[in-house]
Amino acid sequence: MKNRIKELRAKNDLTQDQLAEQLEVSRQTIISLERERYNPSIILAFKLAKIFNCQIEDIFIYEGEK
Amino acid sequence: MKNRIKELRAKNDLTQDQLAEQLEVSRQTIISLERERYNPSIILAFKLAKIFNCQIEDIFIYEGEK
DNA sequence: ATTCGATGTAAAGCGAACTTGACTTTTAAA
DNA sequence: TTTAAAAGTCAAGTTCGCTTTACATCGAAT
Repeated sequence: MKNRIKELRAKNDLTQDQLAEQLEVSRQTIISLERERYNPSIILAFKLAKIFNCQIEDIFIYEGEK
Repeated sequence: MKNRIKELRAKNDLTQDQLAEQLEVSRQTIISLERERYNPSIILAFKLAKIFNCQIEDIFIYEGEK
């Protein structure tokens, strides 16, 4: 699953640390998500959408890859 | 996290078994989701949205509950 | 009253999501 | 050219999404 987290985080002028804090997750989680090492829980996806003020579908691109 | 899976499944005339098969998950997973015993992975959420032909946000209602 | 499809419960197990901590590399500014 | 913030790696541990199996309940036919 591809995502635009790094791009959106930059657009919102946030460091990984700041985003992690807002999401109440560890910085490792942000790093791993940006590197697409794993897929987030739906709760994290909702939190991200809220922070970036958009839809989950605007952040994550599902291509039926599994 | 609340969801409308049971409702949407009924509207689409599907049994838990049939939905599980389409999603490639076990029937237990459907039961547990409908009973809101846990939250799905983002991948399952995308698959559900595809089957029900709607947005993830139309199926799952996030109220910041965590 | 019996049967059967659909729904439900319980419990053990596995792998993925996420944490924590310690350390390294990159980048940019002083 | 040192320094420091930001980004990254590695590894071990915990929690939770999901599976599997086996059994129970309910409703609606027959």
